Amino acid sequence: MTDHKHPSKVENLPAPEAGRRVLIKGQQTKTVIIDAALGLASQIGLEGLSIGALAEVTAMSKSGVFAHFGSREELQISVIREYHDRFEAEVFYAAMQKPRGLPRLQALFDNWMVQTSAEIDSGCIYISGAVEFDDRSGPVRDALASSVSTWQTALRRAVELAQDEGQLSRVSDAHQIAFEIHGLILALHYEARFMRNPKAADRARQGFQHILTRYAGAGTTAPIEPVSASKPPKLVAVPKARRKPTQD
Amino acid sequence: MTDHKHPSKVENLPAPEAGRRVLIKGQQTKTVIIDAALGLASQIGLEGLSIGALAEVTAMSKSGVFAHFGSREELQISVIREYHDRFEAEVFYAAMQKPRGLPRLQALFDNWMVQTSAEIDSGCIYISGAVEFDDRSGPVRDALASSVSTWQTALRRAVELAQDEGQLSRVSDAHQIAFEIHGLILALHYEARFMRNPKAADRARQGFQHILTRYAGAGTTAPIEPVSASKPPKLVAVPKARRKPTQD
DNA sequence: TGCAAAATAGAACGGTCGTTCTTTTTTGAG
DNA sequence: CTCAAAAAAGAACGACCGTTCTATTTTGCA
Repeated sequence: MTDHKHPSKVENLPAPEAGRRVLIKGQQTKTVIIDAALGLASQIGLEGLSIGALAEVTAMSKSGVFAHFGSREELQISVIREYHDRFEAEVFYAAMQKPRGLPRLQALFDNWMVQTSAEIDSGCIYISGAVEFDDRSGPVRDALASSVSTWQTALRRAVELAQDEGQLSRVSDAHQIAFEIHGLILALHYEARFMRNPKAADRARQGFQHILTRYAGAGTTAPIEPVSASKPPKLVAVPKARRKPTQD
Repeated sequence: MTDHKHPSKVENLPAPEAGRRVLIKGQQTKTVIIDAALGLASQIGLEGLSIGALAEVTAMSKSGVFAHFGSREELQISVIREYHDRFEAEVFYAAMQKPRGLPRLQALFDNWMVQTSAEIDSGCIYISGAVEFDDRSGPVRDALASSVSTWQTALRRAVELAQDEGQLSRVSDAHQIAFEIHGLILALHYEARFMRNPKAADRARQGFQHILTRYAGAGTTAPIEPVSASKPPKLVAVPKARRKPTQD
């Protein structure tokens, strides 16, 4: 997780020479605006997000809001970055404390469900955004696809770790398993939000259990496997290492 | 399938007394407009559909287009109805000639894949529309939800028939199985259209086979039958019959 | 407190939107 | 061909959009 380098978007802060103009007022306001924008975008989508509506919600002038971003696209990208950070914290990092393998994968799925649609309103902009930008191009689509790709890689990695532990078989590769899990989340979002089916969450959970059952241990070797030492480090890679821990 | 009665929308035609003003010019034009509108909406969504753009595509004036519908909402609903009819013909009816049970279910899935995203552009408005209208209300959302609900019922019925035949077990109810199948289609749409993953179709097909395998005949009879995978769908002529058969 | 820089407000722009109203063109049965 | 009805065009509306430009206010170090 945690790809795509956004330097906190504090554009060229005037060098940390002592405390000169640190934490300026504008940054706080910008945070407030982005918060409100994310709330709006979660309901009506990134495309439905308008500067006028945002100004009204934050009790500011249109130009006052606008000045913080310079363009609508930059505003949308800021929202995507904010969502990325929250998703990372609440879905990914929150699950990292579970032991690798099935417990962690289960935690990822549970957190994902909550983040995506289990809550009353506010959908997932990884889902709504995909529909809105699927035949467009440009920086907004790129930012969105990049965040989604990062998350998918993290999910797939969690599946691979479960395979390494012998808790998931290798009859299907991790890509395939992640694809099927993703489908459950999408169906949950569809059924819960659009069809207003109150049983959607249960169906998704049950579907996840079915996947675990089908791919249960019977992988390549014995389902048990001495978990102790061994286990090659796998190609975790990403020496990118901008602080932030990689998944094992 | 084939719920929601739309009386062909030939509003109160002046009674079939002899041939008086039959098949008026306006109806042909309206058909052309709806065709173009469906094409547009498949790319940019029902909400992105604008009368101005539609007028340009059809080489008409805005007011000329508008007059056929009376409101943008009515235009959107007309598009949904048209999509419903095509979906019914190309996905549902086309699969009805297969014998009930797994062959028919497989045909439904194959046709669904094609209709939904296997083609180059043009996504599925049952998917994009769900995202666009999931927290709205009104006649457009209702029309969309009604069509989707009709299709989901048909799909579930096909699953039940396969259970009746003993080709699918009853360890899960048909709702659950249909939910998981729906997830595969949604993941296909997401991966193929947004992530531009060329392997998406294969992943969806494989996921479907996994579902069939997991629920294989354990219910009542033998789990035989290898089930041919991924045949190009047949696109049969489809008797547009005004009489609409129910699924067996 | 002074004062430049930063932050915000205000007004206006060109553009597109859905819709209404009026006028012109086209249709098609008599 | 006639002529009323149907269909289509044209122009204009108010509203909202993103954006630009110019004031005005607020901030925060000296």
